[in-house]
Amino acid sequence: MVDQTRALWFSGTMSNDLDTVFAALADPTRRTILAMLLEDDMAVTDVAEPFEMSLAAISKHLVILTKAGLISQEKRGRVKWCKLEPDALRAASVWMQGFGQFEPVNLDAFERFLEVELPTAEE
Amino acid sequence: MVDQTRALWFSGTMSNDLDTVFAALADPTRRTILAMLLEDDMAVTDVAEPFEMSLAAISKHLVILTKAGLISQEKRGRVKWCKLEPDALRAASVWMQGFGQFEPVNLDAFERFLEVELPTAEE
DNA sequence: GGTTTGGTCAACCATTTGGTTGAATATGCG
DNA sequence: CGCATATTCAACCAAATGGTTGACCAAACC
Repeated sequence: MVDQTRALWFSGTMSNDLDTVFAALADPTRRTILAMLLEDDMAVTDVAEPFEMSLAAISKHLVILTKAGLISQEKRGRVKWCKLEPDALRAASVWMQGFGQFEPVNLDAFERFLEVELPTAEE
Repeated sequence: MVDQTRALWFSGTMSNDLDTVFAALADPTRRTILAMLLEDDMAVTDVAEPFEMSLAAISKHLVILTKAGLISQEKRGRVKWCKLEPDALRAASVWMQGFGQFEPVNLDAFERFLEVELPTAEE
């Protein structure tokens, strides 16, 4: 008999967070937003600009990202700034690492990889 | 102005895979199943046993996990065996690592990632 | 004060998701 | 053969998701 208790605990404990984090990450628009915020904090309007959908739609996406803890929003004046909160990915990352022996990745190489491959991605 | 091109490329390229993988991981039942398979391969019926839902429901979950590449299913006789495929987590894991400088650096994992060349949707 | 700008809210809509049940299809067993 | 076992299929359902539009509110500008 397999030790399912451990398995169930494993997936059960941090379920709430993982649900919302993974669900947030499952949408390409939201992943793109996160990637944009990697560069710098942005106002909601500026986040919305490159997308071909309404501001309201983006606003909803930002709510979802906020609830998942993946970004934070701070209102200064009438503009609301969005800031990446990469720590929110940690639990999910750890959970995933439980499955593979693939260790963390070389960030510098990854950056270089992005720079090099970039130009082909024009649309 | 921020270099959004790169950000958009970043989130755009492996979108198809990441969509299905993250969506698959967003459900606690499916995460539990993956954790169970960490222990050993299992028949569909045995996977379903600890859950309080129909076999058909579990069968659907297994289809979703299979389409995400997170498990494989092989039919031997009349029983279909489910096997964890942790490699499918790699792209998602790498994507996430792009955000947090969580951990020290390991070049090997990244090299392997590059060599694998992302699956070109077999359908 | 009146008008633009930044952003959300509310109502609505189509599609997807996660579940059910009952019938159907294999495969194995005596 | 006839029956039990393993699994999927099909139809259905409720709820969640991702988008729209138009009204709304708050801050900034002249």
